[in-house]
Amino acid sequence: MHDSQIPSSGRFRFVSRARGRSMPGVPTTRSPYGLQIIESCVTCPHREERLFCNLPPAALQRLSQITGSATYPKGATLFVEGQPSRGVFILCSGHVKLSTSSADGKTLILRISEPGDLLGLPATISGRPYEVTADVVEPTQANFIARIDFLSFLREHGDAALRVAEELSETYQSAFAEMRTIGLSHSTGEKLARFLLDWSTNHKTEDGSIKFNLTLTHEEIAQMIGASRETVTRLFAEFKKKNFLQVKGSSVTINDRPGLERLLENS
Amino acid sequence: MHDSQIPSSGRFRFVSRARGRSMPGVPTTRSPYGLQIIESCVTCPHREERLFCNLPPAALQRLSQITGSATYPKGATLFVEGQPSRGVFILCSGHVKLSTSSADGKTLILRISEPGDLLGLPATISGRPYEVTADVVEPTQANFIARIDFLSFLREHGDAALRVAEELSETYQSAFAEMRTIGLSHSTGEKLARFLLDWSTNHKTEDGSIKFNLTLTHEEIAQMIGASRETVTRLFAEFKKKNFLQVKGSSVTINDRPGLERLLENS
DNA sequence: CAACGGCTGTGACGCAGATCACCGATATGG
DNA sequence: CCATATCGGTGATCTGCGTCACAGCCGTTG
Repeated sequence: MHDSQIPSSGRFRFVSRARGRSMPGVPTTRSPYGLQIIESCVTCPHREERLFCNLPPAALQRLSQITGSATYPKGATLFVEGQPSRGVFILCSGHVKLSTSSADGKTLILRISEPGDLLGLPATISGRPYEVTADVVEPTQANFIARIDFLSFLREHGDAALRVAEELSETYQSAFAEMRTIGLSHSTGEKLARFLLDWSTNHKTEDGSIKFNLTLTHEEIAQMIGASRETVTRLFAEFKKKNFLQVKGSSVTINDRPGLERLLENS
Repeated sequence: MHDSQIPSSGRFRFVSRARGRSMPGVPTTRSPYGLQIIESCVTCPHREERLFCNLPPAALQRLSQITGSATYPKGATLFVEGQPSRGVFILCSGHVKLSTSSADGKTLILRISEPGDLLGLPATISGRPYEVTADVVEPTQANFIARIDFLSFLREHGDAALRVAEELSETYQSAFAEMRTIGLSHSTGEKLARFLLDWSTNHKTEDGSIKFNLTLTHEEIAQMIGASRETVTRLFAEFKKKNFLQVKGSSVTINDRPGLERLLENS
């Protein structure tokens, strides 16, 4: 199991970095691993908006000098738990699964990263190995900044360092939230309810009705809440029977949010 | 339960801040709550060493201007989960228990903080409420920096911001480690073994033999690994019977480390 | 000293949920 | 279009451990 983790250390090495100079004729090339190396992530709306907004132009230019960009196919691995940290990835599009697993193959999923997230930040800052494995679950475009470059950039630009600290705080707090649902729940039903409620608030839809896409398999949900695949299936059946929710394909509609919330309170 | 959490928001407010001026005749005063306000934490070896070493003198002076110091008796509460973040505490001496608990009173202990640790850092940086409750478990001396002061200090001194980012990374990784032991273990025995092994490496003793102090009650250990008090008691009995370890008062000696490690590997 | 409260130690019980085993439904692709 | 893989769904079984209940053991306090 977990053959997908095999791609180790240097597999997705960046062949070229955008060093400021543009290569207009060659927007993308394809690596032997089906990995696209593209020149720059100019269309990515997240880098400036979320992470390093309001930086002086000189800083932004320096940032673009040290930033590489690439696209990854579904199933690719950005980095593996335990591997020395090479640098940070900034998600531009797509989704990436962050997980950790024990010697015997049991897996715990921490988070499904979304565009705008920084991956591998704690490891890059502290210099310790990556603490999670980052698997691409749908075609993804991401920027990469090597550790040395990133650290020297932060040393030069203190305001960016503060932004990084904020980002780390949020990473911590989101991990902490998952820890709470896993550690403080009495029953697995409670954990699933917590998971669904969290997920629904993070992924609001347009019209206010609580309906969202859940592109995770039951197995993956189980790995997020620390349960077995079968009980997740059974609990979904139970929740449907109690009219807490409806499922159509990957779309989940919550009919009775108070009902789910009641599962958290009592007992 | 948890009456000790009652001291809310302003209870341990700092009456006076060390504003640079020294008050030689009045080293300590006593607040109505049995809380000692002392002039400065000059004897604290941790602030400069661990956190803000190598800062320029101007920065250090500014830091001492915004830093207040106080001692807390056993049972005091530095801050409570959910309360708006007022600032960070820097532990100088003593131990502080960081915990979170659910509506029905179940408690999960995240960490026993040690001298040198920063408490409330993620909340202070991100501006969200404290995510844990900090209870003093033995008489403690701590510095305090109010949120506004701390943030403006970090904005002025980028190198300090980077140090804060490193600190946050380690906080994250230590929380992550606990999450792994709770989430990836098959049995409670495995969790306790993991806990003891972690604890023993973090609290090495002088002579290399694996012997350390464990000033936690069985109940607290249970709350650290997500188990019930009784099973912790039973597991300790089992471990003693199998000669994995010895217990004398609060001192634990591990005789058979490989034996404990074997509990992690198989199944 | 007696009385009390917090901690450890143990027996008995029951059940939530992990595990195993299997089956149908739905994609994927050669 | 059939082969194969992945996913969802369900029953039967069995056990780890949470829960309850109670009993000795301190250290503290009046």
